[in-house]
Amino acid sequence: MPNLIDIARQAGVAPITVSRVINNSGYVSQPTRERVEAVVKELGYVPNTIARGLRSKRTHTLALIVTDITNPYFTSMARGVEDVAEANDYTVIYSNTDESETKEKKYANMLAQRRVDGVLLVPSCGNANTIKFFEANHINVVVLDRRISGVETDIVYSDSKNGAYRLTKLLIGLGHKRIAIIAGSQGVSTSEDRVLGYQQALSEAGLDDTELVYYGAFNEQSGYQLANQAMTQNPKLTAIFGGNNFVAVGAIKALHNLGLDVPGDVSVVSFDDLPEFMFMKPFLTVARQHAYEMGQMAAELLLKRISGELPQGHRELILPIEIIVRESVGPSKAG
Amino acid sequence: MPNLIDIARQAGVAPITVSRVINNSGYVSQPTRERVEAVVKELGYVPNTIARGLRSKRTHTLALIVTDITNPYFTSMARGVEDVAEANDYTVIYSNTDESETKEKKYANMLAQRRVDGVLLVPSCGNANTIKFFEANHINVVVLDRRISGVETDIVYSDSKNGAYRLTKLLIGLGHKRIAIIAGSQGVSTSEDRVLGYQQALSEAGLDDTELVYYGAFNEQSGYQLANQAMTQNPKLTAIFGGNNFVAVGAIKALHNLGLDVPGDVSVVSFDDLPEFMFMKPFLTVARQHAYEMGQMAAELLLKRISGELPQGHRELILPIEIIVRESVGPSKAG
DNA sequence: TAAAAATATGGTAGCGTTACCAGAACATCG
DNA sequence: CGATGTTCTGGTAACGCTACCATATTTTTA
Repeated sequence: MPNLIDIARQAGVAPITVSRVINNSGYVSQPTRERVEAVVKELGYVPNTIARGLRSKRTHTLALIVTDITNPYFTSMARGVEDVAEANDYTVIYSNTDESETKEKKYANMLAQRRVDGVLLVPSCGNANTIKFFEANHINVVVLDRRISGVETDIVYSDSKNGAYRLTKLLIGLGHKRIAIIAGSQGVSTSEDRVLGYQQALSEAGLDDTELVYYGAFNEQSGYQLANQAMTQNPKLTAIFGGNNFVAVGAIKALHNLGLDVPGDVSVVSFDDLPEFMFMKPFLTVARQHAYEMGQMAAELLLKRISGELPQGHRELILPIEIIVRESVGPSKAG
Repeated sequence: MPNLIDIARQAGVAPITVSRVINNSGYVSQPTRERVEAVVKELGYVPNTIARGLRSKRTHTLALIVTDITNPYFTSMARGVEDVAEANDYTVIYSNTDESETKEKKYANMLAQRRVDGVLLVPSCGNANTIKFFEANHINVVVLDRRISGVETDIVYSDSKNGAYRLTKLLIGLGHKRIAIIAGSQGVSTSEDRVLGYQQALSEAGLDDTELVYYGAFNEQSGYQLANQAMTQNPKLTAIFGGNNFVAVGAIKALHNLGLDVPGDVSVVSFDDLPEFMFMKPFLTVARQHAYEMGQMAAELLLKRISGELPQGHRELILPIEIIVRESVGPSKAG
């Protein structure tokens, strides 16, 4: 892999001149520029961002820390980030904290080591340690999705309280009087804001005494468990407010499991949409590929390749396919 | 931000000794190690990966190039990659090509500039240019999901042909005789393999003459259009084989639009599962946050912050919530 | 026509780290 | 006891690039 100096030598100019050409900075005459560009092409020169970053103290890299990229909500957010970054010649590093403060800390440290130019953070917890850490290292942070106490930062989030208020009002307007909310974990602003909005709506309708708040976590399992608990403790419930999409899904599963119809017996509302394509009546019969394992295996293979512990030849791993039969297939009517 | 030399000076040792301590390499006596570690902690030293990478020629960075991280299939794959990478102290950069060769080329170049240690590539097209480019720059590549012709590489993929064969057989076993396959684009191995498996099953059942192959793209729109086309051209169709999850979703929507029931009138099978939580009978009523725009705005804000074109104070952007009413809410039975 | 400004090019050093080599202190062994 | 190995520490240079400063040439301006 040739470097800038090779190009300079070949083109008969000083290294700095090559630098000017590839960066489009400073003054370079047309003939010189063309000569340099020709050599760049001829030798297949690829500028070294590492060296550039070391000298210029700019890595042109952003980091996005979310709790779980698997949630379509965050996937969508990630695309938004990436499209902007790409358009500005920035690269994005994604990190998943799985709502764990330990993981968040670990990633924060790693990102600081990489000297990322900035971090987009969906905090995994209520405290400001991570943000303070970045600030101490002069790394810009924009907080996303959730408010945080104890620091002032750039922040972008939705008006959860108002949304929850309106969702709850909608239920009340339909005649529901016993409404439970299954929120995420306590201490997370989105969770608490949604509860606040819910409470405000109930209060305005004079339903303060029927308040039913369940704190848990923003995942399906929590939605399932707490919906079960809610229905057991309050058989007269007619509506459930899921704290986010996964919670609602879990709740609905619990309701179905209890033999209850949605919305026949219990209405359900939720925060965070699921992509449109996810809403389909039939359960598809599919051939399932093991995507996760495929990723794992490929990464392991690659790492071994990098470390040189693999022999010359090439590996070809073929994974089995799993067929899952669901309701989308039945006997042919055409016989 | 202190550097290694600051630590060395403060601890009264040579820089290389500090390096040994933080990398756990070579010989360092216990007392020296402790002294250095104390100073590291005291000054809040964060090693500089950039400098390390320049000198050691290892960036500890992998790249994953997929066509669209928005597809749950790739999201899942990405988690697989990341979990392995993280466990090995590697960082992952994700890139979306949107099935565009141009974008793939652009990303490839960018990743080479960053001197990533290796690339996991889901090829956007059939040719081997990108792979050859990486190889020319001595960057390890593992191809994922799709085969490619013209080069030898490490590769991990599923047995699409066999999967398609079995899916098709399953339909045939249920009495279906007129089965259409809506594949992805021609020239992509997964697309063609699935057609091959489909054809083999038909052939073995003596149904060669009823072969109905539609090539398109691996997205919902294509599934929708081609399902329409297929039903129009062959009203007697009793089953559709979707080339991937999105195609199947599009097809089902087309069928519903034509007033056809799944599986009552037409059975549908598909490659690539959708996450379990996506299959739910009721359509949720939700409060929708604008995740994409939130990501965009946050990234723009961050970039401005980095470039210093923003005044001192902090920005707080609050996005509106959109309420989407669907069938999961109805009047309360409890009245 | 002289002075100022714009254009074009280069030299030197340094970003923060580790590779490579060297040497000293100490332990082990025949 | 000298030889050999192990443990510990350091000096020097280099990775590939750009910041900073300097200089030379050409063009513009008063």
